[in-house]
Amino acid sequence: MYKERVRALPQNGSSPTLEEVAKLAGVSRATASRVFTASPKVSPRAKRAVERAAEKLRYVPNRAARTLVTGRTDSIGLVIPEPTAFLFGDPFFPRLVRGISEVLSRRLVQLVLLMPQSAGDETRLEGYLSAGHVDGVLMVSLHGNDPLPDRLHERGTLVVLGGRPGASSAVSYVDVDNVGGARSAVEHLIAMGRRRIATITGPLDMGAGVDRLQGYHDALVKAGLNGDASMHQPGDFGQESGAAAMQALLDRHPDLDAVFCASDVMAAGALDTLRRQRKRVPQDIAVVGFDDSTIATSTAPTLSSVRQPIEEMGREMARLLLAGLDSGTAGGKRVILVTELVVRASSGKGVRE
Amino acid sequence: MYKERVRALPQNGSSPTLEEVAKLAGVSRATASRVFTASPKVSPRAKRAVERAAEKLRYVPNRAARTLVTGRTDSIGLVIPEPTAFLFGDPFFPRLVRGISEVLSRRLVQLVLLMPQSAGDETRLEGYLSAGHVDGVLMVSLHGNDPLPDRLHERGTLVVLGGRPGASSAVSYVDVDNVGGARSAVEHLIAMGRRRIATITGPLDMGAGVDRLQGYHDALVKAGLNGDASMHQPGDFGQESGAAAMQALLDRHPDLDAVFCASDVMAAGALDTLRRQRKRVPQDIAVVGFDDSTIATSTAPTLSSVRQPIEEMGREMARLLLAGLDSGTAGGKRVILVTELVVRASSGKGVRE
DNA sequence: TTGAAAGCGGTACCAG
DNA sequence: CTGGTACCGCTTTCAA
Repeated sequence: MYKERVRALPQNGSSPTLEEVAKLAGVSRATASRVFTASPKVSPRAKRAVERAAEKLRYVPNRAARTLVTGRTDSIGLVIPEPTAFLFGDPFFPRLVRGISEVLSRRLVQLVLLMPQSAGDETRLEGYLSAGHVDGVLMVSLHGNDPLPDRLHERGTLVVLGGRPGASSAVSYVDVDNVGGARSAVEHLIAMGRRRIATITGPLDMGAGVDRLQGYHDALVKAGLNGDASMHQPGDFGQESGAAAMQALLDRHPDLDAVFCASDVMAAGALDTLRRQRKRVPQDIAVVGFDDSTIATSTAPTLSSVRQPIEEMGREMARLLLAGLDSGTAGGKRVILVTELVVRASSGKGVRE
Repeated sequence: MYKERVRALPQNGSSPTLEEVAKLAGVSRATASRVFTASPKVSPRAKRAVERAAEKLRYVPNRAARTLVTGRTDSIGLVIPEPTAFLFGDPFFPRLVRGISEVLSRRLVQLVLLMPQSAGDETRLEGYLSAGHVDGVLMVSLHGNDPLPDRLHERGTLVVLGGRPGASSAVSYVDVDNVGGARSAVEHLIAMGRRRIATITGPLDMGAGVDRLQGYHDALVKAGLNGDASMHQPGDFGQESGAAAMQALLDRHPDLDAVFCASDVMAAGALDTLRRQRKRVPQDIAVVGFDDSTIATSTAPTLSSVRQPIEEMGREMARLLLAGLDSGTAGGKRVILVTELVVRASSGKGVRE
């Protein structure tokens, strides 16, 4: 840590305190405080005096002191435990952040993004979060059974997850209907006459990965089609993993006529592989993605995809957290948002063979 | 803000205090405190007792209280005032964050990312930062003469910038040699026999944008070539802006034989346009980018580019900030990192015409 | 409407 | 090595 004994934040002669503002304004500290907490009972005269004094001194209330007594920080943390290269590459996150920001900005709550990059980081982060640095925590992109949300919850920190947690958990979450979305995608492929349908799944240590596979499977079973394990190939939601998975599937099943990808980015990777293999899309193989992200309209051919309301997910997460903060209730709420299939060229009625 | 009077962070019966830990351990609060501040003078026996009690109570020191007295938060903020879609799309940021994280992790300092999305956000952020929520601030992607860094600096907050500030400023910064990098790129094009060399600049309200244009210009002047304003077209570092700028340049100068782009992503956009226009690269037009980001090796043809040490920039920013914190000195330091031209196919010795 | 004063939960100085 | 204690800066009763 920094050198010991560096008392006072400002490097120069410490920042002004409420006491000093009060003195300059000729009122008591209590009255001055009331001005900054927007308390109703202050005379206009006193109010003006305090405001003038504060401006003159460039006074900013010390958050630590305020937090110590109110128990609030007016900021909330968004935790995304992904490597930076992933975090910044995936079109999912900016949309989520936008939704969250919208809601928080209105409430004047500061959003801080936290990106643990290692187990050590995550341990330290747990301390940071449970020590009262933030009023609540939003968390997305959970892998496996990351214990962090439950541990924070037990400690009394309010947590809202984006995406269902792996195991049963008392933590609130917002999710999209991944099973239903995947099912509708595959039902669409079946309706288009496809019969040998493979899937490139997301990471199977994530709810979204498992659930989309489940939806795929449900649709096949309902139609009496084969969807055994050789028809699944996991990816990590990234483009390269999609390309590799497509290749693996083709190696095992050269006669595939459709593939459902658990993300648009992976679908784009799959299209790359198909192009290299001289497979026509959709004539030879139909492709459907998931996310309906911007990339879906810039691929060739354009990509059919399951639209999920990511901004709304962010908004709902923020709302849930704020509501919890307001009411002082702990959690256990869950919200599931609907998805919608958007059909484009990649699954179109192509001439078969 | 949240409902009034919601004292105590944990929704349940408030978290344990140092006092309670001390009592359970049978020592004084002072001794218990010494255990957590790693003070040398504690008997092993007392230490053990305190640790046991803390574990039993799941004690976590209250940061607000600690900050109030030490004046430190052990966290630093990284401010990136860009729209989320940009922030998460540009390959520059993950590399920067990785560099910063590396250094901070070792020091057990928490990095928090702050992304003001509007003028209102930025105002609130200024309050957040100057109220002592963080020990120092890193800031990149400054546009125009954003007053935030200087205002924070004046208030006594330690600030380190990535990229030189627009106007003269007392704030410390780390930058790469943008002028030199751009110059070497254009000198390379000249050496390859190109004579009608245009440039797609970055935003001209940013140091990197201005400096790379300067370097381009320097090289042309030195070679006695024309680089008037009709040969410049500004972009925003994004791919689409690169494509549009390329088109604009071709409209004005159909006989261009080279273009220097202030970012690889814009260069990729330019390549798209050139492909559509049936221009061969590098035979008809040579292209050089800037960043040497991952995209440079995945374009067709692969992209010559100016490599800048982004991770190192992040590391250096973090080091500068920590050094300032340690020494209690304010700033005024500047570090310039070297760049290096990487030649690939897009500027290769193509047959001309 | 205002002021005095009691903490909030720690840290660190000073005696012992 | 340990305990007592004076703050850190602010919010919020309680009385006036």
